[in-house]
Amino acid sequence: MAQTDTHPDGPRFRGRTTIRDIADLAGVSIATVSRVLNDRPDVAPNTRETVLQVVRERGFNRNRTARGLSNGRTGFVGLMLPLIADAYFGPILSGAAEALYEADLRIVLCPTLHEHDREVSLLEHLVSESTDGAILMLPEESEEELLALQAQGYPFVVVDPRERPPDGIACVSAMHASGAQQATEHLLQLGHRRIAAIAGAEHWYATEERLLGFRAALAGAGMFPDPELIRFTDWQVQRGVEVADELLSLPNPPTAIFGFNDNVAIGALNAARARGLRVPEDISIVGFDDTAQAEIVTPKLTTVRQPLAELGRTGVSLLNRLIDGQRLDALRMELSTTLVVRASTGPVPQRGRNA
Amino acid sequence: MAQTDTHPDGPRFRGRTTIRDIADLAGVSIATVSRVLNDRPDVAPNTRETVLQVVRERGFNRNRTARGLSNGRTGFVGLMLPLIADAYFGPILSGAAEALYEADLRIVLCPTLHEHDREVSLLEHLVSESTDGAILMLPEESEEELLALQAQGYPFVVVDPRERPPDGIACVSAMHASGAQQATEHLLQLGHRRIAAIAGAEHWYATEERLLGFRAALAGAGMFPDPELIRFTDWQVQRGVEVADELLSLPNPPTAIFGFNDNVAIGALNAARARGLRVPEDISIVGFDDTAQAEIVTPKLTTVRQPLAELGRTGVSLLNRLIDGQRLDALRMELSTTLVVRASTGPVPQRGRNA
DNA sequence: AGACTGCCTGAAAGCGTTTACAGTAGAGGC
DNA sequence: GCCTCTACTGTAAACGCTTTCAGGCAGTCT
Repeated sequence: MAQTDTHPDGPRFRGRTTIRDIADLAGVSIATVSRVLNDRPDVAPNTRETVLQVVRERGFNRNRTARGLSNGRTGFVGLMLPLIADAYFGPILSGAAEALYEADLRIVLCPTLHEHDREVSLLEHLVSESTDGAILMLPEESEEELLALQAQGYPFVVVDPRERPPDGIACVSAMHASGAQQATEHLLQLGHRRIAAIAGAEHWYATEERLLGFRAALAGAGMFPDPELIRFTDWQVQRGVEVADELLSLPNPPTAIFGFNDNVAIGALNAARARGLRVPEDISIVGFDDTAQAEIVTPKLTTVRQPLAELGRTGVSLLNRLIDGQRLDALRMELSTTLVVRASTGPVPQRGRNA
Repeated sequence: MAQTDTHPDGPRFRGRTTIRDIADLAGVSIATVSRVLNDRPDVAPNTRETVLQVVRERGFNRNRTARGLSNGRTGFVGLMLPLIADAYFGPILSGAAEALYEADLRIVLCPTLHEHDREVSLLEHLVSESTDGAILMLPEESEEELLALQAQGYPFVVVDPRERPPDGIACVSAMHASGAQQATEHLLQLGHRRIAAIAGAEHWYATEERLLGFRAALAGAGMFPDPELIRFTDWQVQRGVEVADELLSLPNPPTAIFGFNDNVAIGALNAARARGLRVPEDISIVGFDDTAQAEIVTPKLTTVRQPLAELGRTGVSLLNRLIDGQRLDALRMELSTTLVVRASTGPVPQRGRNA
């Protein structure tokens, strides 16, 4: 009816309802409909109501693509991460995805498989293609590359930086040092004095910070760490097993091991078990991250909880602000970590353990 | 130079390079540039080369959004799944994401958190908003809802259907029955005769099919399953523990347990250990799925491997064909499963186990 | 009464592509 | 030398929305 009236070319059935159809039905111009839809203040209440009425009736939804073309924003955000199916990155991704969905942004998912080249090319894609910005998780990019990217004016946020993050780049991480300190103090309180650290990869930000916290806790108890008891790894279970094995073979082995992530802690668990040691009776083990695996292994792992999903969400909220052109005051955010005590830690064994 | 020549309004610095800039630089019309970019045959070789030259020089990339507006396709595909950070869905998502990236499609990630309402509303969003199609993993949707969606002409593929998939709907799953049969035969070969099944949720497609395979294997050995030894669960670890505990408390307990996913198998592992039973010496346990957890628990879990990533990839390739308007011959695809023997299964204990 | 002010509204110009259609130039046929 | 045909190229109209700009119309102030 109104349709054919206003459109001499007959009823318009060319695909989906458009803003023009709504305008016709409501007897206003498309500009007005657009204004209503964008919650602009300069529309008469009556008009607004009429338009909304029609919109509801027809179940109208604006075309995202057209919107994007018109207002310059694409509504898409790149999400670069090493792996999707991963106990550590999964929850971060999940948090980010949720927040992006709420912010009405869509995702361009880019798994890099830890390959620097692939990451660089993906990143170029993201920039040159139409994304409004990106979240980079544990990026391989060097400080220079990141700064160069920023110089281009492309908005991005680093979540869980690999290296100590350069000034001026928006960055979200967990309180590594504080978490490590809590974990270590927990062991100290249980009476442990010979505490080993199975650290992550050398020079990584997370490794260095956690080491800092580890040392701080020891210092607080008036102790210096035995260099022999600190070992670096690639964060993987296998290396955890190997390194733990070395540690337990020492003439004066540790009574507790602090793994800098759950992987290596689980490795240590396995190594201890392989030697017939009981956990936590003979040796205590702490992890870091609190991934789903910590709950699955036996005994359940005492570990430092990183708010992984929250890291993702926070990253998104920073990115949103960057995209909106707000210059941020706090470019660096650190989320708190908490110790989760489970079953892999206990009082130091009285004496005469059989190494 | 060429820029200011052709544009009296001064050098154009309004954002990114457009097809028009390329046209000016190459001294042709935008239509020609578009033709070159789309590999249309009706362009003179010289012209084509000139344009490509300029495109390369400027590192030009067409604006996706504008393209979408113009040609009707959005280049976006919905990915609906219960959970992102999950040992089971993670790998499927990962495979799908990879395939989508290769097909130059972008993702709209929709975690439903297993909530039917949320799923319905997300799905409406996907359809009414601009996605070209969707992959639905383990959808909550009923058969009717799915058929209705299809009747709307919206292209979608179901990956890992919850219920027996209706005819006419594109659908990818694993060979549940065959996998279950292999697992059961493995136990039979080890001499087990009292084999319990900790099944998944009743009426689920996966549960029914696996049950089929389980029974088939027993039948092959001339046995009927003892109904007492088949229990349904919600697929979660906790229920696995409880149910396994019940089974192990029976007057005549099983010597082997087949968990219909890794979760319940791990639950059984824990339940057995809690009773002081050794795995696999006192009792054998098999899982299903081969998630990352199967490698982490002690002992490592013998389990049926589902090609999870491949499920995702296959789903995408089906969807691509649907979007291209090809009517598919094989709407239903089943990917093969294989038994992975690890350390949680062994020969049946000789006699006189202490239940 | 006339000028002004604010509030609403509509027309129209983009946004960057694709593509239908129209046009041109050169080649070949007569 | 003219016509037709082919091969290529350009013009311009979408695609569906946002937003600027220019009114129109009441009401207000002098």
